[in-house]
Amino acid sequence: MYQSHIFIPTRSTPATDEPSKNGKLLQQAGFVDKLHAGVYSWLPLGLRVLNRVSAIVREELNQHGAVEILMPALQPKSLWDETGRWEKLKEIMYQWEDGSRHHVGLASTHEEVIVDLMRRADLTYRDIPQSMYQFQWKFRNEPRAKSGVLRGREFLMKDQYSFHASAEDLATYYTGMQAVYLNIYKRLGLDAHVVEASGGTFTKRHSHEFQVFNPAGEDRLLRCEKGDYIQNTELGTPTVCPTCGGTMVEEKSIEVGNIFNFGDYYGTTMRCTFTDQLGKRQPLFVASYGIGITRLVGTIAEVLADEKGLVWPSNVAPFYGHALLVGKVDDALRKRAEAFEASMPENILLDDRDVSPGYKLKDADLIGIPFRIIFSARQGEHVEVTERATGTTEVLTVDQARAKLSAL
RNA sequence: CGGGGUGUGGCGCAGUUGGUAGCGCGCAGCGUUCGGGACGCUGAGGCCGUGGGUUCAAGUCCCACCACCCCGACCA
Repeated sequence: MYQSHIFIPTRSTPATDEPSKNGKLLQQAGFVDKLHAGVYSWLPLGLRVLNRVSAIVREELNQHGAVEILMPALQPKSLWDETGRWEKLKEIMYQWEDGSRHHVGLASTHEEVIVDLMRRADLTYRDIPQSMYQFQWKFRNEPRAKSGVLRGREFLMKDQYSFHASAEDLATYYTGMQAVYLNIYKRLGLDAHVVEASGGTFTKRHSHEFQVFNPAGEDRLLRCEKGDYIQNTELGTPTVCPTCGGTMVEEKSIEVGNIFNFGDYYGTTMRCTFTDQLGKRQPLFVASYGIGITRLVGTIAEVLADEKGLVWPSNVAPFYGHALLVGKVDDALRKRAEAFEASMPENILLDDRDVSPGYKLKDADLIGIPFRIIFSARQGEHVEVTERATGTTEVLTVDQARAKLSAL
């Protein structure tokens, strides 16, 4: 990809009204554009990252037997009335009456829709368990959107719902999902911890959050100084670790996932049942699993960025290599750089713009592609390859540089 | 939703007792330059957030509204 052909509106200075690191850098580097509070356009680079994060999540879920679907964001009031959530969520749910006098809302979550779907499927014990997920834009009228893309009013979420014949079967799958989630975070370069949490409106104690310690977070966790014990402050504030007696310290963290075990709540409340081996109707056991994809991108930006700009791990980076034509460029040099780009056009961004070297170098730092490859008269037939994260530089042949990127 | 702050070219900002709307960056053209956001010359670009009011005269004073930001509350 040629940089002159892709829309990357970088700025020399960050927005002054954006205090969060992720929001500041994602905007300054041209990954996102803020339209209004908590609502962003995802520009070419940002969308690439978003898609790569989604791909990793998708891959992990598919391996755990989940299947992708897509449900509507626009939903009727009647469904939500069954659980009383239309009223309960009216503060944060966008709700209105349309031109035909129908009451509709934009979904912030999809339990009601999928439970309705499953109950109308007339399931038998042979049909379950089932686990389905979607990637979808959620809407929440946050009273105060903040922290860049970490808390938006419109955000991309992977939400997933599993249906089981028994509490035991659900528990097994639910536990498995915890491992899947931890694996996802690991692949994204994030050090996440499972924490027991209050379940919000519907479940008490049957919810787990996945937390990444970071000063930009809005949650506060208590962490044992000595061991791994972590507890959410929502559940009270012990000063001593219950497992080892060590001192508990409060730290901020970002919630990067939340899973809920609803037991038979939906099965009974919405009469979502299946027929068992004896021909009897039994309530289904339901759990849901959420990961905010846009929040994940923000978290990665927040955690890994340095004072020069963004730093992307190679498995979510928008490109593997950022090739820069630097200095006085003659035809032969340009041809070499273009051939390099042509060999891996999807993974190499070639800065072919007619701007000064310093301008290109600053932009490259800001954008944070894992490897920077400089084509310059100074290196002759060779290229200078610098790793963004470490600053480590080596002079390689073009073939060696290509091999390095191919290995990512 | 309470408290506080800010709205002026694309971005960042200045604008004094009310009296012709400015600066830096960026942008366009030409030339020079070419390894850490280069330089010169020329040039384009502004319902001063919106609506009312006071005044001979409003970016400036008054009222209302809107938007954005911060603190708090809230947070399937």
